Amino acid sequence: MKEMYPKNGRVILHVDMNSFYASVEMAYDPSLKGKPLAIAGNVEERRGIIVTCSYEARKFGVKTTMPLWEAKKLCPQLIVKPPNFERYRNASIGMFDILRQYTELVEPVSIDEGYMDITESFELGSPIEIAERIQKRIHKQLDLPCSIGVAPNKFLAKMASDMKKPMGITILRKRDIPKVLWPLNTGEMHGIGKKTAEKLKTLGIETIGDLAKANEIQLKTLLGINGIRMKERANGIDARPVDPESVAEFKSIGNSTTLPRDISNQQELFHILESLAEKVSVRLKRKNVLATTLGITIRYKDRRTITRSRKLANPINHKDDLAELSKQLFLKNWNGDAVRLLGITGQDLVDHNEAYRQLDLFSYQKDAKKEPLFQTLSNLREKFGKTIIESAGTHNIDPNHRIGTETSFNKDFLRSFPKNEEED
DNA sequence: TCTGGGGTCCTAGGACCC
DNA sequence: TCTGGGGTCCTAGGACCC
Repeated sequence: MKEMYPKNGRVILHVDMNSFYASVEMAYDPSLKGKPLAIAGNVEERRGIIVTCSYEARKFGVKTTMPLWEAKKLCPQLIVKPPNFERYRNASIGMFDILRQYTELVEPVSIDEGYMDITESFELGSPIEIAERIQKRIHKQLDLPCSIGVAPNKFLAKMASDMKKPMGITILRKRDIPKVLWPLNTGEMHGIGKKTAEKLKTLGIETIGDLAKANEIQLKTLLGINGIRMKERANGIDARPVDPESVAEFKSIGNSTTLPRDISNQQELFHILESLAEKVSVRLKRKNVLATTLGITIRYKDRRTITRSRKLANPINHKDDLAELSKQLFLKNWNGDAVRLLGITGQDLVDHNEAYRQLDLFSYQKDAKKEPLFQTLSNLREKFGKTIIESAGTHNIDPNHRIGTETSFNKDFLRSFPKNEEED
């Protein structure tokens, strides 16, 4: 079995849970099995869409991202449930626990899929035997179906797991590529969406086979570095390692919400920003990180969407700071039109300890440490004189606003702080 | 009755510095 | 007089994925 893979080649599995949310609900309540079931957000409201649906529902044409009302028109007997994320997280943990019994090299990609590198796990059996055992165990222990792709790299494993659903196991060898992969349209490729597929058509590239043979200079001009990458993938080349750590390194944490109706009242919008700030704050603190850049998203009634962000001199994760700065950013960029969606995102995340070390660069921190963590600008005026208050005025900051380790101001503001003599 | 919410990565232009 | 070129940081937007 082993010799079907080239010497020194890798053996990668991609495990993909089938219609995960719906399957978890069925495992939880077996009476739902065999019925058209959909999980939809905002079940009570007009903007609900299908997040996942069972295979029985798919037979009626129900699809992910379809508006709920449309799905019900196609399938009047559709059973609709709101998502229960705690349930899905638990099932996910169970699933990854099983995967890790076969190798430490497990890389979760999302709540319901992951890669495994089983190159060194040959003593457990052939790759197909391992895949079969994993599939059976997930089915037996969690009552959940999955599809598994077996291939020499991540890209091919991902494409393979997509080929037989539900409960499929697909092996995709390098030598199978011309026969299996090349006849498919480029849009079927992981990494190529509608827009890129359209662009590729302008070069006469319709299939993955066309892409595999395409002119690199043309691809680079059309798609940048991604064009080259896609051509490599089309030829079955993908050196990305399976990285178990990648899931721990969050780059951003954000919350957004589509409003129950379009709103143009500033106070109401501020309220929503406050509750989003609270949610983001909780999640940042749970991960023990602070945001160095704050971003907001505004979607207007006509779905036009803008994002605005600001680099902060001082990382934050306190809800009041997130709310305050979001409101400032919002006011500066809102055109007054009715708003459909608001979002707040913390970006450029830094570890709590790292953030504290950076703060030491600023001399006023010495005072902040000796005394209660938070001070007000008014307190600081007593220490530093009126410069700070003038700066606060310039930057539109309430003199009673708390400052300390969790407040940030822009660089100009910080420069206006008088330095302690001992600092120089 | 239109179209959620959570992310990642890439590009491109302007500011700024040397 | 009349204007280089490289590098980095910051910001906004777009494409894609689950």
